[in-house]
Amino acid sequence: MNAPDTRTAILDLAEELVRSRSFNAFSYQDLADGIGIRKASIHYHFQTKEDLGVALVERLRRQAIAWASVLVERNATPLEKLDAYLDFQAQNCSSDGLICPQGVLGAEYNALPSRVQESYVEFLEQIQTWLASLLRKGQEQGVFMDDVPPEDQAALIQSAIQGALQLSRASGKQQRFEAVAKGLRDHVLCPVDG
Amino acid sequence: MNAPDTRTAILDLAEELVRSRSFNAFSYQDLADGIGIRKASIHYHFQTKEDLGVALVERLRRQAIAWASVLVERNATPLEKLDAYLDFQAQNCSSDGLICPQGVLGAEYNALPSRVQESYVEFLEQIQTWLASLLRKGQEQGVFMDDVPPEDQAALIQSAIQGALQLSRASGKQQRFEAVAKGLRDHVLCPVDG
DNA sequence: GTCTATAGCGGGATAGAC
DNA sequence: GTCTATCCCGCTATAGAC
Repeated sequence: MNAPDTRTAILDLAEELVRSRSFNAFSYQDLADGIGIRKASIHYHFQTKEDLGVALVERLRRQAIAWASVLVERNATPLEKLDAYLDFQAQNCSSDGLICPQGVLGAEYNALPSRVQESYVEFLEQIQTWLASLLRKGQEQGVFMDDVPPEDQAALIQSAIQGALQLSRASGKQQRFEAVAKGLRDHVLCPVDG
Repeated sequence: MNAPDTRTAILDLAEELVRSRSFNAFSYQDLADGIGIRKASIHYHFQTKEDLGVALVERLRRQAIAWASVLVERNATPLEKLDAYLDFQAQNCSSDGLICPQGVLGAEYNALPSRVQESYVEFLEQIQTWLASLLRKGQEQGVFMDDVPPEDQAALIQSAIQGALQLSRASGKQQRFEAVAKGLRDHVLCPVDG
């Protein structure tokens, strides 16, 4: 949408198609039709589909880092960071039928080109590390429950969010996502106040 | 394997391929090669791939009902049922690279044939209903936390389990699944004993 | 119920003109 | 950087012999 250049337009549409249908269920023809150019022109920017997949996941990683750095500049608290994360994922859950790319790629992991697999695993670890880090800080500050290691809390949150997006989309009940997000938040919060 | 008839052998292998690669990333040729017959013979049993997908999901639904009825015959308590469910999903998390079919089909939902989508949604609702029912009973018996509606607990458990399988497989860290399963169990259990 | 053979299409990818 | 044209392959699906 209104991308500054063709390469960006391709990545934008590819991301949308991954989140809608999965990596293996869209084609260069779909990209060409959506952008209004020919298949061969897509190959000029991304010689193979594996190249496109790697570029897509690497862009997701950079975007995630940029997104997180905004929170740092705002001196966001651990709870504010967690809420920002939950809100961000909730936006996926509107009516557009898109879910988070992590979940899609994880589900078809064995069918991904090998270099896409590698980028994807690093992306997952980046999210896991970021979540565990903010959860640890929240535990130290006494606002999060510390009966469980922050790494385990992070794994639960990451898993539940991506699973909930999948369930909500298919069932058509987005309140199911909201219930999960609220449950996760209450689960880590110390039971002093809301 | 060692299926009694060809039709069952096809369904068994199709299920394995879905759980490994996704529905859209395996072909009739894969089935034919794995079973040792020709593509055209697969079409004799399942005229279209959509038919195969529907038969597969419907079989999953029947198997789930049969599995649950065994627990009823054993007079299993709500906690025993929950543990059986977590154990069953944990078996997926061994080293064979397979995850639960619910998660795979949910991730590629928009790319599924329409009748497969319909069967899949009913499968999801069946699991959700079963989980919510056992959680409600556990709440009534005072063994599960009742600060949250059982439907919301069920959505959290179902989401987290299928997300955790996806994360664990890709990251190669199956302890991440175990941490999630343990976290879910502790989350619903009343904090009296383990 | 399984086979051979083939139709018909769409996939990823490349060559070369503009 | 985008185009036309094309290659080759694998896919789903069907026809008809055995």
